[in-house]
Order: sequence, then structure tokens, then C-alpha cells
Amino acid sequence: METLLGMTTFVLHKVGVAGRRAIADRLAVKPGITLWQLAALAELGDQGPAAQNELAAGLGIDPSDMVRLMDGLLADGLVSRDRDPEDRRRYRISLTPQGKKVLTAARAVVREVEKATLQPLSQAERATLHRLVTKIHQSPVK
Amino acid sequence: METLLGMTTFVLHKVGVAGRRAIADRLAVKPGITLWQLAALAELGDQGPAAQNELAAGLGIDPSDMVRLMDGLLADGLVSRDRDPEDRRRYRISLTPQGKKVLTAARAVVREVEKATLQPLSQAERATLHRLVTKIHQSPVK
DNA sequence: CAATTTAGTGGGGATCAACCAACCATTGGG
DNA sequence: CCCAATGGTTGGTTGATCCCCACTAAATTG
Repeated sequence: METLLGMTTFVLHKVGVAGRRAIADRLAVKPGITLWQLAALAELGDQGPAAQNELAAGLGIDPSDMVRLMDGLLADGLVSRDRDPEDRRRYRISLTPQGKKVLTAARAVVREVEKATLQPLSQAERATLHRLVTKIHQSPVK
Repeated sequence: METLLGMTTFVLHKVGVAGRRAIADRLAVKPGITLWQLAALAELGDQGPAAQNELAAGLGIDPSDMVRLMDGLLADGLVSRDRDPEDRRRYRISLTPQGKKVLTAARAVVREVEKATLQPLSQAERATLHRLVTKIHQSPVK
């Protein structure tokens, strides 16, 4: 009985997709960015200015897709794109003040949505869940 | 620091997608079915014969997509499709003996793959993870 | 200098999930 | 009997993800 729901991966995936969607929907209205844009902003916020190349590698997306991602962020004035003086092929992507503001807002949105989606769990359980999935995620194998 | 990885939903989603992909890849070669087909077979295995309607609702997919899903399973002889004598609009979808065999094989594959993907967790941790995500999943969300 | 490599660009394309409108056959209510 | 609702079907669209190739400008190597 309950073959499907007995599969951890299945439930995990469903919960993950639902959570992702909830966040994406909220982000689309509030700071008006996509999940990938948030990912890029977060990467920049964590590690400081970087080349598109590095960002793409960090997020695990194709460089050509990163270009289009940057186009959107630039158009919204959330990042600035200057040539790296030491290697003029490279760009130096940095968060603008407005980008930082949006990132902060987005973080708040995520926190808020997660509060709702993880609501059936206690505080300790949420921490445990985070620890467990992180453990899997960081596992070297594949 | 680590803004992205600090978001439970983000990691959850990544792990879910990776796990789902791993299983889908293996299912494609071994019993030669898709994940959605496994889901349908599992539903049938758990709850016995059902109408396409009910199956679609149970899996949360569109009825029109369920039609095409059934087409594949029928072509492979994994399910049988008879009109419900009590309501001739309805079908009565049942697992064929071969469908049951495939379902059993698929279950084994899933178990095997999960053994690998959840490998960084102890047995107790796996049970905890399953319990936690199930708790979220069954919550009256949205 | 010539050849190669690298960062970024632009233009796709394949696949899949999700959804929608229109339609047929059947049922059930009035 | 007429009509609305339901189960199923067909033929789409949309959006997201992923991936690939050809091209430029700049840097690096020989």
C-alpha cells in the first residue's frame, strides 16, 4: 500500500517543486524577479563581484543562458557590468545598491514563504530537515 | 554567506530533482517506463482498478495527459482498459499480470537507486527524512 | 607574429510538464 | 424528451530546462 508515497524521492520531489513554485510565484510579484535571478543575486551577495563565467559555473547553468539572465538583471538595474581591467574579455558583475535592496527583500520573501510551507514542522524539525537534505546535496557521488 | 544553500526549499528542490532524474534514467533502461507511468502503475497497484479520471486526480495531472499516459501503458500491455458496465462513459483500468511484474521490478529499481542517493544518511536519518517530507506533503497546503 | 584558448554573445533546438479549448458519448435530473 | 454534467479524447499552446554550435574580442602560448 502507498507505494508511491513510500518512495522518499517521490515525495521529496513533489515537496520541492511545490515549495519552489510557491517561492517563484511570490518573487514574481514582490521584487519582480525570477528564481534564477535570485540565485544569481544571492551568489553575488555571498561572494562579491564575479565574472559571468564564474556565476554560471557556480549555479550550474550554461554560459549562454547566463548572458540572458544578466540581460534581465541589467535592464532592471540590479547589477552593474564593467569590464575587468585585468582581463578585458571578462566582465565584473556587481550588485548595485538597488540589487542589494532587492536581494534583501527576496530573502525576506523566501523566509516568509518557507515559514508557511514548512509550517507543519516544528522549529527543530525544520533544522533537521535542512541538515539532512544538505547532507545529501553535498554528497560527492552521483 | 551561503544565502542560497541556506534556503531549505532550494536545497530540497535540487535534491528532489536530482533524485527524480536518477530514478527516471534507470527506469528508462530497466523496465522501460517513465516516472509518470510508474506513478500510474503504483496508484493502480495500491488502490486496484480505477477510472482514468480518478487516476489523474490522484496523481494531480490533467485528464488529457492521463489519456496519453494510458496509451503508452496499453501499448506495452501493462494495463487493460475495459468499459465500466455501471457507467459506460468510464473506463476500468486494471494492472495486467505483466503490469504487476513491471511494477515490482520498478519498485526494486527505485529502492536500489534510493539506496545510492540517500547513501550519506544513516538508516534512522532516512526514516526521519521520509517522515518530515511526508508531513509537509500531507499538509493542507495552498 | 601565428595559433590556440577563453569570456561572452546570439541563435537556435529538444524535451517535458502543465494547461486549455473543443469535441463526442453517456448519464442523470427535471 | 431535453439539457446540463461527466468521462474521455484530440490537438494544440506555453514555459521552463537543458544543451549545442558558430561567432567576436581579447588574452595567452609557442
